[in-house]
Amino acid sequence: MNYNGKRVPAVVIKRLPRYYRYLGELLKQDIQRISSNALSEKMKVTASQIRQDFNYFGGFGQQGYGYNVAYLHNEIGEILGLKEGYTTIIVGAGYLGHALANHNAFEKRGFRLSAIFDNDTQKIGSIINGHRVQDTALMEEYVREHNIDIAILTLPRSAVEETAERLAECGIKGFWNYSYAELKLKHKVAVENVHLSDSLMTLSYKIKQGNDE
Amino acid sequence: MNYNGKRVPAVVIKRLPRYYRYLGELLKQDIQRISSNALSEKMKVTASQIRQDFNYFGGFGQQGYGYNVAYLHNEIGEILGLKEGYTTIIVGAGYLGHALANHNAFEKRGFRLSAIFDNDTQKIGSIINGHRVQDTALMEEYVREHNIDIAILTLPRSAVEETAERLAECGIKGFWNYSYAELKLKHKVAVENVHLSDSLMTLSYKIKQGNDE
DNA sequence: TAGATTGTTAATCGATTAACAATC
DNA sequence: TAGATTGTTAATCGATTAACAATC
Repeated sequence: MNYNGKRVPAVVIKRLPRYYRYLGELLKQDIQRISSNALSEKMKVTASQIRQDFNYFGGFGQQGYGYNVAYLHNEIGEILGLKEGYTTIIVGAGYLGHALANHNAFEKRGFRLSAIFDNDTQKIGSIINGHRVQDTALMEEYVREHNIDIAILTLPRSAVEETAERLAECGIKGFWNYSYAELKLKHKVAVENVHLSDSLMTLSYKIKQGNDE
Repeated sequence: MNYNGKRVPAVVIKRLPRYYRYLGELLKQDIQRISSNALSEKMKVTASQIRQDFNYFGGFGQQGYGYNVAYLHNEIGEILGLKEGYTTIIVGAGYLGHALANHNAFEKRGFRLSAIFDNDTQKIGSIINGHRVQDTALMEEYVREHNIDIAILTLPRSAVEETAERLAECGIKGFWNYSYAELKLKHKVAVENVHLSDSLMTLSYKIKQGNDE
């Protein structure tokens, strides 16, 4: 995964949200600057790694001073695309879709829920967090008209492949996939899978085998 | 993280659920054996990696034959602790807790939801997927009495640290943490964090910067 | 200026891939 | 037996850590 032509390892990108989170905490505590060393203690990673990570994206610090928290927080937010105001739709108004629609942490991070779709006539028309559930048949038209960026897929595995393909067709830029299936798409679209069962099984392993790192 | 005294890299363990999933698929299709090579094509990883991964846990294959799908699937399930029948409670009966309580994929994997707790008097007494929501004040007693293994934490960040500490005290073996906080516990308990916002931000990065691997 | 701390290069460590002898 | 494919060792690649000159 690239940044300004430079290849950035996926592990580094995975760490960015965590940095963003910690810097947000520091901001809240009115801490204005921090050294890689101080941050490394808080986050339990090496100062070396912190400096290396940041330097994939350019120098955000100042010798002898450290990093300006507000500036760094803002820059990482920018890199993560949080300033883009990406719009989302939820496809699948089951329990999970319901939960995500009501999860206001996402709005805080700059994402905006635009609509919710389902193909169950029982669910169509019901209101979830102020959004009237719409028929999936109207989905493509809506996405095109409203320039939707992200589709949150909380529908059954059986329907996800076909639905994702339809959405990719009409210009969706990324899928946040909660279905227990791995999307194989014809189009080049960003995909982030959230396989909750996998996570639970990992926890299960840790319990079974002992968690000695 | 160890297995039979041998150190197993965390990346390998993270891959186990995925193997388990694919082998389950093969089973459903009545495929009885598979070579590391054939599996590598399906899963888009190298055959070398597959063989290395499995060999952390012992030899499951047979030269000239490959791997018996049912046997391998079963063994990985065993390693992951899916045969233990771990019992769970959900703490926090908000939208997310609600969704997880109704997510039957977990029961399929051998986990059993035993009870749901919340401290909101509005929620206590309501029924979620057959479970009556109980007062958090009764949580410790319940956990001790029913020998609960896993606590699923879907409560607000402000309450999670204290609640987790209380649960660790009465013998919980693992936390599946959905709260946007990193648990720092006195006790040695397994923790698996699900930070949904982090995942969404990673997707956001991929969209912003282009997803060229 | 002296002290602190970054940005960056070099060294180390660990994970992935390749290769092949063992063996079913 | 011949062919296939594992288990495992060795080679490579990439990520992490250490070190230090640059510089605020």
